[in-house]
Amino acid sequence: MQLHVKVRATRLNPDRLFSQVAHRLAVAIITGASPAGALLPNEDDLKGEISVSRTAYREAVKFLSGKGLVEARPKSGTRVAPRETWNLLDPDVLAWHFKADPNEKFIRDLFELRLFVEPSAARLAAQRRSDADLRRIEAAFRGMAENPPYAEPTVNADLAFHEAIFAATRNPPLQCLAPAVCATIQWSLFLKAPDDQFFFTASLIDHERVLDAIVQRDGDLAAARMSGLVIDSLNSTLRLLAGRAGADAGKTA
Amino acid sequence: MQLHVKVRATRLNPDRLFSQVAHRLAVAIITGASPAGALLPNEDDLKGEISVSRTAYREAVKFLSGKGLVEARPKSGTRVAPRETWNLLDPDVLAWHFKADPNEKFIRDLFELRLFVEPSAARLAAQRRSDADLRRIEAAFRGMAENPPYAEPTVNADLAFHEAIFAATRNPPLQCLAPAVCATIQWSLFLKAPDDQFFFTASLIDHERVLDAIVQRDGDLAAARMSGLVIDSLNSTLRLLAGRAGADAGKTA
DNA sequence: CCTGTTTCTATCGTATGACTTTATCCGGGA
DNA sequence: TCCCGGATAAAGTCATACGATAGAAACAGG
Repeated sequence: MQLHVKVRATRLNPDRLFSQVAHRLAVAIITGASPAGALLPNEDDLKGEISVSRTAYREAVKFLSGKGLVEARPKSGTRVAPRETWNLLDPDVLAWHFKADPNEKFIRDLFELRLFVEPSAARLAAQRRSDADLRRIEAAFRGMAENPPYAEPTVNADLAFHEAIFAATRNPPLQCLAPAVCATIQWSLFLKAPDDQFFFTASLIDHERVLDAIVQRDGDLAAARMSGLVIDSLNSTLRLLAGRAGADAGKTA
Repeated sequence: MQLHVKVRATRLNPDRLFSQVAHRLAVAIITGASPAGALLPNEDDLKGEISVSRTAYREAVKFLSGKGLVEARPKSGTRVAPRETWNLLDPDVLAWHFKADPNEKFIRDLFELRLFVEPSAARLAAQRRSDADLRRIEAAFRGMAENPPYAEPTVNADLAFHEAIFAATRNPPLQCLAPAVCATIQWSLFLKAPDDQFFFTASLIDHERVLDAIVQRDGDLAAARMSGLVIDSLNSTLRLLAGRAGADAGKTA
């Protein structure tokens, strides 16, 4: 599952050394390879484990501690923080989750969040959108419709569609949820990609209906249609997850 | 406005040097003293500006870059990132905002977010709560009822009430919004503190009604009542903000 | 034998200086 | 005008040293 989630994680140059270290540690933490409370490699030992200087290692730890993944205390060492303190909505943390092949529960939880947030966002977007906002949303929709299903430009257009709606809400804190939503969408599209056009055309219609409501500035309608969109997406995703689980079980049996 | 928001910002030892530096930089960024695109002091010059070693300074910058506040690039320098990339829902970023006396728009946006999220959270809590969850929520409510209005234990109990509801949803990503909600509440309570008991008793009744719905496991009722609670809280907060703005205008005039 | 205190030590925190890498700027040449 | 390449400035990385602190172990007293 080496999906490269490109959803605007920190534009942190990925070939920086400390960045790679942070990534390695983060994935180990999130997969559970380093369970909560586990000590990270001692700052001095790491010559053997990963050959990197203390400086780079410490900066990686600082980066992760800002996201609540680790806690460093003098003498007792740097430990993996309990999951409750992780900032699961942080774009990087989310990206690492998807890199680690998230379980079904996590996907369901994220869709649940989408279901709470996106309809409301669509309502606000319908009420508050400027003409420029609308153009952006329409352009994204065209990008979805005019490109081959599940191709990269199509996926990007889908993400842009949802992000543009968040942008139109004019509510910056709310907009901070866009990365979480987009990561969820990207993951579900990745699952659906191998499939036929069935899901795609259904989804396209859902999107068009939302767009239409926003054009009309009808907030309630936009919210209702966005609910439908999210629910449809969740259902098809769950169906695929179930199929995959069955296939995996069959493989291992 | 030196409100000390204690809502579980990172348990980062506040007397660590790099932590102080991060704090100073963050507040300067969030207040707008360092506008987007502004260069942070050069890593070599800072001997003069703040007397701190490059190491500590760099770790502070890494910490902030993880929250999207700054972007560092070789040659061009470390710059304040545009606001769209800030992780406004990060507990630390939120705490810094409140330290910098947030404007009314920001408060409204946060309440809007509460209004989208908390009723849904209350619905889930009513449906999924364990007995332990319920005990926790009830204990928090008692803490609100049995302590003097706007005293510290009362405020903490209020925060605990809302946090316990999020915990009962069993949805970790959703729970990540709890700090944002709590910070908002804390700020609004801080505003109300000087006032009489009027708001407090009204709020207490709102909370009791929510609790009652959760006891009954009635999701729709819990959601509706939580909506009422948030709206009441928003209205009283806005009234106080308006009053304060008027008072300020009067002072400066 | 248990408990409280002291000392010891491992580990993080901070400082410093040197060197490397990278991106921008600028000037020369096609 | 455009492209290329070197100069350059800033961040990135490394090695080393020392300070501070919280556990652990040793020790003293009951």
